[in-house]
Amino acid sequence: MVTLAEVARHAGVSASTVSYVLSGKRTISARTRERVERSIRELGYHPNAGARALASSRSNIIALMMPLRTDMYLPVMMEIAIAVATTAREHAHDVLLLTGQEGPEATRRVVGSGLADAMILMDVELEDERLPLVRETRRPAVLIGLPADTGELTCVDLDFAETGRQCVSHLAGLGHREIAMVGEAAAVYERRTGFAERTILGVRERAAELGVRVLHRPCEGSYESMAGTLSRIFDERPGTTAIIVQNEAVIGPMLSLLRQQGRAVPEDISVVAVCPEQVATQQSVALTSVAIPAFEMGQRAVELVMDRLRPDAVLAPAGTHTELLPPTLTVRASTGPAAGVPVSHAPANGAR
Amino acid sequence: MVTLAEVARHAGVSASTVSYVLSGKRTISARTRERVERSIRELGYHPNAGARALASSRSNIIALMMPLRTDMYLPVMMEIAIAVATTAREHAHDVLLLTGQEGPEATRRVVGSGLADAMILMDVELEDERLPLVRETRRPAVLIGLPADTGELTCVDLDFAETGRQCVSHLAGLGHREIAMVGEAAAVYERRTGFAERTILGVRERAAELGVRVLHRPCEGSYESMAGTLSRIFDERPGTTAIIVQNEAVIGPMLSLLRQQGRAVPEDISVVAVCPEQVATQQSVALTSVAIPAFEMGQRAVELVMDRLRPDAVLAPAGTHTELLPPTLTVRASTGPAAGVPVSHAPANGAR
DNA sequence: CTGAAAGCGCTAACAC
DNA sequence: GTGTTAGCGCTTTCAG
Repeated sequence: MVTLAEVARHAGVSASTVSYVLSGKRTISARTRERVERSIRELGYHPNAGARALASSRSNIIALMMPLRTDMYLPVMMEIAIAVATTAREHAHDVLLLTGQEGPEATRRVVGSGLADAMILMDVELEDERLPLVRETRRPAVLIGLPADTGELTCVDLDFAETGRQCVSHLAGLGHREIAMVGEAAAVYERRTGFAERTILGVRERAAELGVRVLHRPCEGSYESMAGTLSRIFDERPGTTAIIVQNEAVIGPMLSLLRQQGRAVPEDISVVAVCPEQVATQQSVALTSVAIPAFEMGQRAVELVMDRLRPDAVLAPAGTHTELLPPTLTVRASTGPAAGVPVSHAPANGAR
Repeated sequence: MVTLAEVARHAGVSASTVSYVLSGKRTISARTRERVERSIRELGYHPNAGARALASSRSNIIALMMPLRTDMYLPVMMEIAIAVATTAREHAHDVLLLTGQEGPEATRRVVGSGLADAMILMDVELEDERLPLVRETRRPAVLIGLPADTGELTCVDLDFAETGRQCVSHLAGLGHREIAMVGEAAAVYERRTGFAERTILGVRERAAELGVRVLHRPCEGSYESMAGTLSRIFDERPGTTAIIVQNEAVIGPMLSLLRQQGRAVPEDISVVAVCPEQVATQQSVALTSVAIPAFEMGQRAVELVMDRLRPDAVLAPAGTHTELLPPTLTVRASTGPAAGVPVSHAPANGAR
């Protein structure tokens, strides 16, 4: 194994010079720098990570903790993980992947051992058991998702309340007055993973403002439960002309079922989805949707972490910082004027 | 930060004793051990990862490299990653997540710096550019997937050829004589990611043996392309009575389209899928399928790595070792006797 | 069964 | 602009 000392000897300089060439923390003459860089290349030198971590007390690793709740939509998790790893590398850091099975103590182990300089927590619950440990850590930490109490925490998430509002506004603008919302599995609400609740709150708020009726029904991930949910919706509210769906697993089944029932999208029923772009565009009808900006979420989380990791960063407790990414509703082929409402002159009040 | 020296002082023993209590590499009297363990607990001691790595030249980290080709099915990747992380922790190791963007050099960086003790490579192509580096490394490495030349490599994968054979055997046993195979996107075949080719080879082999005709068509991930593929299949081979599908993204659309066309599953057309269990069971018709054992693949990969990481392991080059997991075909509701074949007395050999 | 002490390879003062 | 050197915290001989 090639060491820094060997490089130094080969280049005819001292160890510290090699170190400084590597870190750029002091000015080096062009001549020396070149000699050193040449030696590094010729010898195939790679700085030893352990030694570096020990001497600098920085591992250049950030931990990404993702519990594996079975009802989470994996592709989104995956995309966030990829974004985190990619962005971290741009900042010369690596990513350590922690799963939930160790429990909250993984936090302590990884940070306590200096294995990671900071951490990013995914799939945060409203009352997350990891939060006490995060609050007492002096290491930078960023949550992806919003807990009930964000005090003293740094959080990144999509603005789901605004997402809900935009969905309703869009539909109301098309004349819809009776809307159903197909939500995540009941377990997601019970666990109180904030995002699902925040969406429905936003939906209800805007609906109240615009005089729209809303029926909210959670739905499991299977074809059958979608069938059941759908028939209950039309039983209870035969006048339903639009559906907002926030549950990736059942989007395909829903469209398939609507077609079977002879309900045309968007002529008879409009559909707005809250889901990744890819899911929205790959259906039989391209869906009007609000995208889940998974990549941006992971990216921002890393950037926030890196800010607090800068050498000159304040060491004070982080303070409270919440960053809600603005949702964007993209109109595609699945939404249109409410049945019975003339295409033009669609009255905004829809009153009869 | 609490150090081993502080623990030693607190417990009234020497540093080496504390170290040995931790590692169990020498026998310690019960009394001393307890005192040390107590001190560790009271002081909240966590061994410093960097120091440990430096002194022992073992980081206890294994790198997991997953290129992010856009056409891969993310949930399977994710499940493998989770399996790797989980299994690694059971062996007191952590997992470093590497994405493809750095190119093959990431291998060199991570292993050369001693950041990782070993690596697991996912999504291996037939002529993978990472292989030369893997072969020259002295660190243990395991591939998930099979390259064209497995010489001197350790590989784990599902036995896709046998998977293909089992699908055909099952259908032939039900009397089907005209089978279509809907495969992955053309790009997957062009990249020559072995698994897709191996499946169709197995399909063709068994089909030849049993006198079954096979039509193979790749298919992109969208609803439209599935529609196109399906109509081409029935145009070219109107007598098709069964479909094997190996493309998670279009399974839902396929079932939906068949229903629209008035083809009942399994009465008019039988469907066998190669996909994760969850996908097979959540469709409108529970699918007869061969599961992708993602978790097992990740798990075996870690175990193989750990074998070669044992202190007493031979340091010789690994040699060639390929482990193909046996496929299991589970019969569900989507396959039945070929149309025109009597339900009972369906001859197992299918001969007429 | 336990201690003492020599590094592991690098960083970052401190000198000049 | 460069060199010298004292650790960083742990593992592991070597002694007893």
